[in-house]
Amino acid sequence: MRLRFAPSPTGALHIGGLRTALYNFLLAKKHQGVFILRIEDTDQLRYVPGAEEYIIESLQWFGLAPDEGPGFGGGYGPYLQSERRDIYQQYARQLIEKGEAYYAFDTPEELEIERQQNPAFRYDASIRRRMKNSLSLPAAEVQDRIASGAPFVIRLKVRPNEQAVIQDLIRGEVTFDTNELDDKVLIKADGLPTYHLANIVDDYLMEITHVIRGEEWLSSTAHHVLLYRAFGWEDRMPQFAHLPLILKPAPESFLHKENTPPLARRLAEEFQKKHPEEAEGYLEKAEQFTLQVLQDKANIAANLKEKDRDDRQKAQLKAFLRDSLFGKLSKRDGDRLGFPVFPLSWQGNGDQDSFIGFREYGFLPEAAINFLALLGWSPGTDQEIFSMEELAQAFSIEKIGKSGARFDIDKARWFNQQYIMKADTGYLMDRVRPFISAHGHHPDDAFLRQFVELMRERAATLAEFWENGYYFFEPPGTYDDKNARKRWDAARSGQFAQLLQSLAHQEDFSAGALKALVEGFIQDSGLKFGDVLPLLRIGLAGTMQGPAVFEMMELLGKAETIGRLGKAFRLFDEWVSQG
RNA sequence: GGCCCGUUCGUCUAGGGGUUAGGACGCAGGAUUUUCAUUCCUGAAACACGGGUUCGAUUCCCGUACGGGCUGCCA
Repeated sequence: MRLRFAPSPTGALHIGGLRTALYNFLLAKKHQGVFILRIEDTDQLRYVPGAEEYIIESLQWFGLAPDEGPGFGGGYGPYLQSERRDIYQQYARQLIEKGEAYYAFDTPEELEIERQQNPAFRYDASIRRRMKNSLSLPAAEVQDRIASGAPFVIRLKVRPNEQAVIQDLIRGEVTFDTNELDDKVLIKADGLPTYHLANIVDDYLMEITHVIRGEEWLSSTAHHVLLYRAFGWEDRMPQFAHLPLILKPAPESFLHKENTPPLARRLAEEFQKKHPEEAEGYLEKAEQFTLQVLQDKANIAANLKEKDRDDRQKAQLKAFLRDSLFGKLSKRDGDRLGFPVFPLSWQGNGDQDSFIGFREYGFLPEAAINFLALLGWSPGTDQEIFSMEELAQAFSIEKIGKSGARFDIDKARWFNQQYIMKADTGYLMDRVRPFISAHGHHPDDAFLRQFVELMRERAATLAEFWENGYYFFEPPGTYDDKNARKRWDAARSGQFAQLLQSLAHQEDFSAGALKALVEGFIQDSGLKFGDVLPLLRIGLAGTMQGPAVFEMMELLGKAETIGRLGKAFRLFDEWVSQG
């Protein structure tokens, strides 16, 4: 069994692509097969430097290292399509000789005009005789054109009145009528192949047995079947499995009172950027309308649907909003909604093309994999937590769902929290450390270990170790003054000064000893636990939330504890005296 | 517009001709906890609609609606 993941290096690999890679990987592992990475870089215009490295780094971070691929060895290379140019040329000529393909000289401009005149324009058997190609032109002219170096493409000659049948492992039998299919370009004017040719030739040459890819390929699979037929390779055709797409989250799931206005603003700005001519001086109105639509959560789709014949701007805006709010998950979504849709952060040209990744957001790779695996696939049991090995064991194509799955960041965070709670402490320390050092703190192992133990049940992401526990490294920046004021007065001030005294005399600063000490204080002073602990907590951490107070004191140490409490009590005194 | 695919709680899903339609996230309530979190318990919450087929349909078939994909010398 040989499976491949074949991304094209046109930018950061997004989470849908990563899931495709995962499913290919899992099936390969389950059957002791081979997982291949092939880079489909046949579009020179869309090629993005660094994207290939990004893809490889992403796969490695997630533990999906290929068995064969660029830089990974393998006997079926090269694995970069740009280095296989001559191979595709050779196979394209073979098709021409067999009468299954032909040269075409129509320029992109000419085709554009055709499409404008007739939106349903299709380069197929019914019209190819009136176009400029080796089927319609005299042989001598065709020779001349090619000899003179005139640009040309090679097109597949699709025969009318046939059927292209796909036996899809997920969708069952899907049939296409060749009368609906156009004569796809196989070789572009620049001499490089299109996806369709390169894909078929490579899958054949690399002896791929199963093609697991996104549903966006289902339609073109008809052409791929035709290509296998044209080459006479039908018996070697791989099995296809077309995955449902990952969709944007449901709007009502991420729309809250606080984030709706900024989102409306953002969308309006994006609209303006995208349609400068339409949106000229329209920003305010666009924002207003967008906000209005977003606030009526239940009817967003309906409100965007009505047609506005006489209001062109509004119609455009609606179309834009529809695209932005529904459909498949896209690059921009992460930015708009504040969660990652890429494995790793990506630095493109400027903010517009830079995105935060799962890794930098603070996900553990195992958690992200687990989440992704279950987005569109189900083991058929109630088990939710799976190691990679368990996934490979349990995985099967039959259990992949048929409908698109919406991305759910809350569920992803829950998985991450589960993994953080059960992770090996040393492993977790290594993963947390960068998130602490990013803020200029470099704790020793003993300190970090205790910190991680105290915070691991209180952090859903690695970043939250810092966000929710920064006060272990530096004094609190703000204090929950509302709660402090409620519990502080002149009498309390005196009592706590005494407590500070005994703390200063305390030798043993372990949590247990501190607990005993404070309990003694509570007894002597006649106060209750609830009168004392919250104040200590706020004094130490600034907030009412966090690990047990005595554990906190132990980790902070005597000097820091006393220093912070002294400072906080003076602050409380000020507040109370000011009223 | 044309072609293709899909539709079970808000979300991810299990199930499948006769079930109290199961689980998970999230949400609400409760217990434990000095707080928060964890853990545990409880609750609200779904078979898109209309026709068939059938003794019986959420499950099979057909339509409609809705959603999605494709419709490039992009992948």
